[in-house]
Amino acid sequence: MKRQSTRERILVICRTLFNDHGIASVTTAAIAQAAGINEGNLYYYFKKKANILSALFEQFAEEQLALAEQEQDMRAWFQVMWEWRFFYRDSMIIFAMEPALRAGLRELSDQVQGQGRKNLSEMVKSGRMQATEAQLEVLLENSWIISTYWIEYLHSRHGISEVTKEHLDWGYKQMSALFEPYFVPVNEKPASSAAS
Amino acid sequence: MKRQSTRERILVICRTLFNDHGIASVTTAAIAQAAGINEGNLYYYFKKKANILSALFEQFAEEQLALAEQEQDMRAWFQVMWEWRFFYRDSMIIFAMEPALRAGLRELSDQVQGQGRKNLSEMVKSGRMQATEAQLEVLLENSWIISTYWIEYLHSRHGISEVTKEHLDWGYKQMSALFEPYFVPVNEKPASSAAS
DNA sequence: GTCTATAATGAGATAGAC
DNA sequence: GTCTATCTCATTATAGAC
Repeated sequence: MKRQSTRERILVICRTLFNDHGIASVTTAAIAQAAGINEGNLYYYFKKKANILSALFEQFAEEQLALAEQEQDMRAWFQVMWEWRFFYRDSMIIFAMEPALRAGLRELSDQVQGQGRKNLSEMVKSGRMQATEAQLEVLLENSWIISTYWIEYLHSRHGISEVTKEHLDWGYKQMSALFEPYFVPVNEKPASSAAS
Repeated sequence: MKRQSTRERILVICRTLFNDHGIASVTTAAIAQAAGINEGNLYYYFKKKANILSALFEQFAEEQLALAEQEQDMRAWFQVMWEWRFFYRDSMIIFAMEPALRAGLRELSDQVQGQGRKNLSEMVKSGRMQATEAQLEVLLENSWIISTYWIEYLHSRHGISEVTKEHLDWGYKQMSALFEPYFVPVNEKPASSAAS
C-alpha cells in the first residue's frame, strides 16, 4: 500500500490528463513527465499508446458494471461519468486508435442500460411509476444521453472546466426531471393524464 | 453558379471530413487531396489549419441563427446538428486550436437558447403548455443536450455512422417526449397534476 | 525497471517558380 | 492561383547501456 506500482501510476496520470486535455492533445512525452518517469520507460509498460486506452477501459468497465449492479444513488453515476469523461467525449479518437474498443464500449453500454431498463420496469410494476413500454424506452435513452453528456455540456455550453459536487447534483436534477411527470404521487390516486 | 470557388470548395470538403473522421484525424494533406488541389495551394487560402475552423464557424453560426429566428420545425434543427456535428463533438480540440472560438460558440449558444426560451414562454402564456419557470429552464437545458448530442449518441452508443432521415426523426421524437407531459390537451380542461 | 540515446515518421507550414 | 520542393518540428517508437 505504501507505493503505487509504476504501471498503476501511469494509468492514474493518463486518466487525469485525458480527461483534462483530451486524448489527442496528450503526448507520450507529457505522460512520462507527469508520471515522473522517462519516455523510454513508459514504453516498457505500454508498447503502444493505444494499449494505455485498453488498460483504462478495463478499469472503466469494471467500475461502471459494479455501480450498475448495486444501483442506488444516481449521483454516484454522475461522479463516475465525471471521472471517466474522456471515454465518451473522445470516442472517435479512441476508436481510431484502438478499433477493438468500439465493440467493447458498446457491449458495456448494453449491459449498463439493460440494468437500467430492469430497474424502470420494476418501478412500473410496483406502481410507483406509470408509463407505457414505449415511454420507458424513450425515457431510458433520454436519461442515458443526459447522464453521458452532462459533463461535456457543462464544459462546452457553460465554459465550466472545474466540476464541483454542485455541478454533479445539478446534472442529477436535470435527469430526475425526465422521470418526474411519470411518478405516481404517494398516498394519492394515480393521475390519469400523466401518461397520455 | 457554374463553379464553386476553390475557397468554398475547401470549406465544403472540410465540413464533410471533419464530420466523418474528426478534426484531429484530418490532415492538411487529406484536405488538399479531397479538394483536388495541392497542399501548398491550400495554404494560400488558409495560412493555418485553425483558420479553416474559424471560417467554418462563421457559416455554422449564420445557419443556426437563421434557423433559430424563423423557428418552426425542430426537425430542421436536427438536420443542422447533423451537418455540423463536429463542432460540438470536437469542441475541445477546436478550443485548443483556436481559443477565440470558445467565446464564439458560447455566444452563439446563448443566442439560440435565448430564442428557445422565448418560444417556450409564449407557449405557456398562450395556455398550450403548463409549467413553472423552473421547469421551463430544466426543459430548455435537457432539450438542448438531447438535440446537441443526439448524433454523437447514435454513433457511439448504437454504432450508427450513416445517419438517415429516420434517425433524425427519431431524435426529434426523443426531444418531443421531454415536452409532452407539459402540454395541455386541446379541448380539455387543464390537468392539475401534470406540472406538480 | 529505468535511463539515454536515436530512429522513423508524419504533420503543419513556407519559399519561390510557373 | 496553383504547383514543386523543402523545412521544421513534434510524436511515436525502438535499441541498448546501466
